[in-house]
Amino acid sequence: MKDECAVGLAGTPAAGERPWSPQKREVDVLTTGDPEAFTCLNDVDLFADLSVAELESMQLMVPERRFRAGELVFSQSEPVTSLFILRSGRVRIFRITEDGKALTMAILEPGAVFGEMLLVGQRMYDNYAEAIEESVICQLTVDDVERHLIADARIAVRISRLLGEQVARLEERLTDLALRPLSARTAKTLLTLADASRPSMLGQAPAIRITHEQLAGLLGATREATSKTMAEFAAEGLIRQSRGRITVRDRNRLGTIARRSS
Amino acid sequence: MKDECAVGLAGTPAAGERPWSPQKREVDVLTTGDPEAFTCLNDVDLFADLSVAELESMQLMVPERRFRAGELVFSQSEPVTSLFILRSGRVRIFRITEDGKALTMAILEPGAVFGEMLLVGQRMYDNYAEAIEESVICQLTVDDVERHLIADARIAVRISRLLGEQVARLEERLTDLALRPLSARTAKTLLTLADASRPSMLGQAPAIRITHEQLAGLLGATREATSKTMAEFAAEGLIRQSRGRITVRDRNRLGTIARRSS
DNA sequence: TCCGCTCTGCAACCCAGAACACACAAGGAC
DNA sequence: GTCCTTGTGTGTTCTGGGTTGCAGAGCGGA
Repeated sequence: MKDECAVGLAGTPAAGERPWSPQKREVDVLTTGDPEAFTCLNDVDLFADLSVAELESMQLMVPERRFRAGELVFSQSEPVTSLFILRSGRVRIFRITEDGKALTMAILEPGAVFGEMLLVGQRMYDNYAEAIEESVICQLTVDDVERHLIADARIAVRISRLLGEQVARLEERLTDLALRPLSARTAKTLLTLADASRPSMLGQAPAIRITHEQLAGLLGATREATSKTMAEFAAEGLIRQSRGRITVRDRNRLGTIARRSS
Repeated sequence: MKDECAVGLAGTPAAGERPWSPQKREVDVLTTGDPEAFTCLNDVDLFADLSVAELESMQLMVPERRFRAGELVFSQSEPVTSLFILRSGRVRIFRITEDGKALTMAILEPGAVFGEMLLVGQRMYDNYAEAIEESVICQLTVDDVERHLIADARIAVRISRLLGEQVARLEERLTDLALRPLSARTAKTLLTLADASRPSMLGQAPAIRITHEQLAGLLGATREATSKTMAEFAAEGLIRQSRGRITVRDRNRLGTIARRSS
């Protein structure tokens, strides 16, 4: 298993070799806008306190790299040695067990920072990161990080806040997984995803781009069980779905379901 | 209730991970011996970088309070307005659903800091904290915190580290809950608890003081299922148990079981 | 010493969700 | 159009663990 990951990292991922991973997706045709204008650091919360000048000085040192859909950004065998910033595309952070079953920790949208454990001195970190679409990712090396981030009090505060939020989310997810039925978790996750996905066009029709399989990975459930739940939701008119795309129709009722336990 | 002297004995365990309790620092050899000299702040990792003088200046402002077994330290209705330090006794951090089912987030040993979300500006935080034994707890008010902690870069780093570890632990627990059977989670938790519990006497017989019910709360399982698993472990000679007390007999085999999935 | 409470051990039944196994449909690539 | 891959719908069987209910056992307190 682990070997396969290493292979994936190096070259083209062979689909069949990754039982835990949904197959590769089509490239995001929707990526628009002027690529030159958007830089890695601008849109990142972590650096919000820095002045334009400071940002520009860092800018120079930030190399970026393109990943193809399905490619691994980092894995256990290739431990994290830099801080990543997702510039475009989407990345899935996940963990796997020895026998290949996976749980998705997060699906990141552009602007997200990952590999944050580096900031905290946690070298060993057994998460994997995989581009689920063609993605462009900037990397800050440990050096950059140590020189500009760790030292800076403004950044330190941001880091703490980031981690604090992450702790809160994880605690909530943990109790949900332990105490709530699949339907509730599904509903809640859909609502969260709906909020997270940037409005695609003119602020309307916020479709979530995700497959049942990916969703299942997030829920800690099988694809089948997830599909069944989704079919029920659709039948109730709570959502509308098409291949790889979900639209939330009734937030209120979903919210109610999300709050149910056992 | 045993009123364990919070000043642990020397020969601290190799201290790998102690998931439920933020690192209790190795006791400073210089401070041992005089129980009166022990104050809330000494033994806390978070303040490790502060000089003796600094510690003493803060010391004055730290009131402590005694909680009886079963008493709530904070709850949702009583939102957290200070940072807590457990001086003696034990505290359980947990969450509950509307219908009263609970999941334990952590069981804290002396030296642990809790209510940390305060440090990160997360006022709203729906955890509960309950003393499971008679406990003495010190409180740092928001003011203290803001004046002495947030500002101090040395502390900020410690906070980040603390939160980072917590994130790593939570992620692991989450995947275990999602992907591993009860037996594996139980085995792993027992090993962790065994490491966490300070050696009771002369470095031998490290009995874990916990009831099946409390353990079940940590595992996200029912008391019955937990009891059954424990009975099996006992029958196999992996552990030995008596009322409220568990002794690990065979770490290796437990470790193997802990690694099993599905 | 006896009482009462908390902790642990069963056992019988039930059910959500996992596993397995297909069928088919929607797009892309050609 | 025709393949062919990837995503979705559905049924069946199986089982881990939840639920319920009770009995006995250890321990602390009066």
